[in-house]
Amino acid sequence: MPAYRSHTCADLNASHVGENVRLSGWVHRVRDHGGVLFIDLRDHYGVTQVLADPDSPVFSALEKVRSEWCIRIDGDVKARAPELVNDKIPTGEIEIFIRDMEVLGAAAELPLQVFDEPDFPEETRLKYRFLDLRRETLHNNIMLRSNVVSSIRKRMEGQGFNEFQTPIITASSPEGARDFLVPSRLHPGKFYALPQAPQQFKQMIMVAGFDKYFQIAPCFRDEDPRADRSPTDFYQLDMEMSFVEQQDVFDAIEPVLKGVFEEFGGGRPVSQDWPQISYKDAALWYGSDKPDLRNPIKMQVVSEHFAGSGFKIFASLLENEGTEIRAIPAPTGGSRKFCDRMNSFAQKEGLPGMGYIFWRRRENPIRDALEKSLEGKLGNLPVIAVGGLALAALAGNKISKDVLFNLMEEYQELAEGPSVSKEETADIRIRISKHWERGETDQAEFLLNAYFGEHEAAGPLAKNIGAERTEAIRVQLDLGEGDAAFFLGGKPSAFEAVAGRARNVIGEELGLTDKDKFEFAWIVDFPIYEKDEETGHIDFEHNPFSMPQGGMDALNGDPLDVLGYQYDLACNGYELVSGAIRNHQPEIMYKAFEIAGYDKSEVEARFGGMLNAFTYGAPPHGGCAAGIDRIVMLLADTTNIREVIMFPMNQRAEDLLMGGPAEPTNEQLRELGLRVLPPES
RNA sequence: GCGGUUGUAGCUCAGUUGGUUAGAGUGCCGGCCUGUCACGCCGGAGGUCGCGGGUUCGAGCCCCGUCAACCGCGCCA
Repeated sequence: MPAYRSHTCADLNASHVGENVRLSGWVHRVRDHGGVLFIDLRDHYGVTQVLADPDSPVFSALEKVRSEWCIRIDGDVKARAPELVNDKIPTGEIEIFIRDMEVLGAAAELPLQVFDEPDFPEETRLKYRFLDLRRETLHNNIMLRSNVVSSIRKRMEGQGFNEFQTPIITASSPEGARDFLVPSRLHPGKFYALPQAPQQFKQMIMVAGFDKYFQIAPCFRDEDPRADRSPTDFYQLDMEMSFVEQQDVFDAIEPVLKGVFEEFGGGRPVSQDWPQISYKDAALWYGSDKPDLRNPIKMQVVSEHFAGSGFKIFASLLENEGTEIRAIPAPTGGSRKFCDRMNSFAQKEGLPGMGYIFWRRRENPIRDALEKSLEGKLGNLPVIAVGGLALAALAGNKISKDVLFNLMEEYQELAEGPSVSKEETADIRIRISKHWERGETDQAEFLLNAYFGEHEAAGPLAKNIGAERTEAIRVQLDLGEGDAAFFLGGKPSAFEAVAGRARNVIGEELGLTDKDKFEFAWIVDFPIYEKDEETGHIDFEHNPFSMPQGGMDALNGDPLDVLGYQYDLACNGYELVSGAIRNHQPEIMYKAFEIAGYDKSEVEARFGGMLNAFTYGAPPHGGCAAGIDRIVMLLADTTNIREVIMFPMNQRAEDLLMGGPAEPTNEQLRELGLRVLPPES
């Protein structure tokens, strides 16, 4: 008999009945009935019910056993009577009658309950991570992660990629984030840095002719955390290929990710055609460069409907250069309560507010009158809106124009709280009549719909801009009764991000976002440069390694117009992949840096190693990096990255388990030639 | 650095308009129980209501400050 176990806690079934077995594991749950005592014994593989009664020599010892003790038991496999079979667990057909027991590790009173996984504060969970990891959900998440990484490796290798390790202790590679610095003992006053990504190494691997590289690579960035962003360190599937264009990189990584999401996504559908959306369009349509395409809402420019309108805030906004009014359509959002809630959301996000219009059914006696007078005479004509109905009636000579206009007038008197005066109504009738006589049926129908149609626009904004503008907006946004639209104005850069977040909240709250699927999209054509609004300084928007579209020629024009062969992959609102075709030509690089205000010597100091490599026959190359943690997070259906990291930091980048960061000893500081300044007060 | 939310028993939470001794479930400890699998029943221990100050005859509740956690903004190609 082996020292600890002959089987795992998932192995045994009816075929083992009568065998003498040895199991080791943790006490998941004790049910002590006095005369008979049950223990659910758990290990990595599963749970087996073991039991004893006073006939067992170790019965009294077993009565002292508590949850999460680690024990070894010997016993006989017994079949359960049919009515006692537990079909919730694979070993439910059998149980073990305990003959011997050894306590391998007793447990103190638990700060964190394993059984049934009640909620615990994250601080407790991180401090007792080893207990948290015993719990089924987290244990499964970590196994999922292991399996995902293994699958990625197989898929990459299957495509002819080779995994190479790159240094962890290296030189600072200023790519945007703050570096973690490591003081050098051998070179006092000098520092290594932890890589923010293996970026320059992988590019030099390409120069070295290895052609297809990948690595499950740790990356280190000293930035503030988020729910979906681990502080300090995280893992990427880093890959790079030589002699490729952008589409070749997509073609290489798409099947890997598709395969992984299909393999581990629990049957949730994975979108098969990944659209390529320009950065510009993504910003306009979704207010984000990592849009959640499960959300059907697509924003639109509606400036023309507000220019010169009675809504003075927007009308005067539009007189300034570079301003726009954009609409967020919100199907089914047509209630004042919802609209007001979204408005206050925008205010919380730092905007003055968000105008809205919602559409309700117009209390519209003309419709009833028409329907009555045309009863049985319309035949198969499609009846959509009152305007359409009226026109259909006119076209079919079912009623005369005069009858229709009389009805319209009558409607105006009957309608409660008319939005237009009697004089205006008369005016509108004349306009409709003229359009009609000129054969401009579209315009006639539009006016009929705007003033007499079944959709009535409501909300403060609607009153200000009038029925024709609101109807034009409704038609453009393809909205109807019970729907709403929100409006944001100004310079897009000032409100785009909030609009994107509003889009998320609207999709979420209205139940428009289908949570049970994965929607991917490539975001392409990122601008190389951005302008700091305050200083006017031009800097790299993304990273400085991308090849500008149009090469050197493009860099001689307006920098803000230069797009890069640079791309992200968005999935369900997360940035999953980021990459580029690299700039492998030193002279273009110097020029690119010059535009951002870096002179040649500075570029050489910072990127000298890689630039030097580029002067010795650099192949065109490109690649990308996919966030492992985020991929697993999506697959595990959680929004917290710490749920898929074995030993994560807390939100202040502290390791509660190991007690990091910690003060160094004086000896360590002396050896490194460092002195710690007192904190500024 | 800034904002939001939260903070009551080991844990999850309730606590009315400011009013007697702050409760429940769960966990823990003790007792009973031979078929449970969320076992059941009885009993017990366990509280600086995050901390400090203020208002009040009286504060878990109101006010000010502060700390912590989480979420977000900035930041993160």
